[in-house]
Amino acid sequence: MRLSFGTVTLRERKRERTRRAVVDAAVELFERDGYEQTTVADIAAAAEIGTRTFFSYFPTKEDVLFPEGDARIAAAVHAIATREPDEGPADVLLRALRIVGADSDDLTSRLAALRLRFIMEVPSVRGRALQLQADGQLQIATHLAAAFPDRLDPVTAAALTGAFIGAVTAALQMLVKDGHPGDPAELQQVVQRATDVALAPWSTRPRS
Amino acid sequence: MRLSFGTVTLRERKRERTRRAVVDAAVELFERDGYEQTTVADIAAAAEIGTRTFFSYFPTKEDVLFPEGDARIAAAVHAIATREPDEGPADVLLRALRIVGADSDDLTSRLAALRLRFIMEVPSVRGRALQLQADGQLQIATHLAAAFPDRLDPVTAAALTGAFIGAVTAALQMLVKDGHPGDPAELQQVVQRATDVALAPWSTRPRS
DNA sequence: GACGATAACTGCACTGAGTGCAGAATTGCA
DNA sequence: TGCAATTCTGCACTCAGTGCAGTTATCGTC
Repeated sequence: MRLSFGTVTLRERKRERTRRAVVDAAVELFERDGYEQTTVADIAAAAEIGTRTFFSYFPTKEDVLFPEGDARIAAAVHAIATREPDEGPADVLLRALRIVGADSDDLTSRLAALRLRFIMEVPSVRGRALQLQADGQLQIATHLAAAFPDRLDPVTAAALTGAFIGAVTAALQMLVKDGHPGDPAELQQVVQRATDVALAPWSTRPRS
Repeated sequence: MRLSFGTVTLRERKRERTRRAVVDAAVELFERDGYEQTTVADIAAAAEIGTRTFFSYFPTKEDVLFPEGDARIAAAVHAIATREPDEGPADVLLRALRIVGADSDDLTSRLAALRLRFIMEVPSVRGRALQLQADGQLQIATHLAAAFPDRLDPVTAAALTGAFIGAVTAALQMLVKDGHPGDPAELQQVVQRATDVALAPWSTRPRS
């Protein structure tokens, strides 16, 4: 058992490399042919692995679009863990949102764009995304309740987290539904409005 | 084109009867063998229709568990439409929740119990449920914005609706996750707490 | 009550996702 | 170098879902 952080053994490095190759191949094919038209066999062939092997890297075809797993959730949990003494639950959630919104989509932007597109277009992808979101919410709520044991029981923490994420998600959903492309400025403003709606009674610090 | 409300022609009545038979057969088999172990062919056979015909009644296997379609959403939309002059957006949402929570699960309780169970156990069912919820949210938000044109733009309405439904959903999810059966009293209390969290700054009437 | 039009039902053949298994290949470690 | 553990892969299989074409049942009309 290794303690160090990075992948070390040859096996693990090779596996990680292959995993990336699978994602890259999938992105390429999805962009070219679309989600439904691309079969798992196509992706496997492009990544030079057997079709059967694909399923040892990703449990389903949809999961190729979410290769980071719960990285965003981990970031949010970290934001909760490293809270300042004067931060309330709402402040922590806002900071977590800012962190998560900032980092995740730079190098990965092709994947992110594809993901957003298929979340809107393909039911099974949409379903998977919502499922991951719901699971993440619950995890965040659990950690939030643990971080504020005197102020939040688990159910209230879940309600707060659900209100927060639900507001942001629904606002963005409404925005893109009305044929809106990704205008960063307005996007920021919409998120601001949504968090205001959800967290107004909880904020203990001046709005940034 | 008929104007009357009920199903009239022989064709339509027969189709509705068969549809019910499919749902009943599915409930029976799902209860006995579980979701995954029951195939669409099994359900079709039990309902005495061809396997192919099943898919002319329900687009997917999961949809048998949601045969009412958007009845709950329609009820919520109706609650919005019939609002009192002194009701604000939050009051309307609360009333809609009360109506929706009250009516839907009486005769259908076997189906409802099965649905809840599979939403927790079966990923594809969970995904479908979340998808239907998200779509419903958006519809409710749209109607809410239309009902309060001077107070709510569509995006803010979506944020409000998302916060409200997100809070309730997440709170209930947390509750059932901790091995909680359906205790009506505590359930009511949890919903109360969740709505308080989400709607506190919006309520224009005293809490009931 | 018969008749053409229309809608529904059904079997057949097919695609594609996902699984279980068993053998081959590769890597870790002594 | 050699043995153990892991990974890769093909094969055969199940099941959801689709397209098509032929049959059957219902509708509205005369």
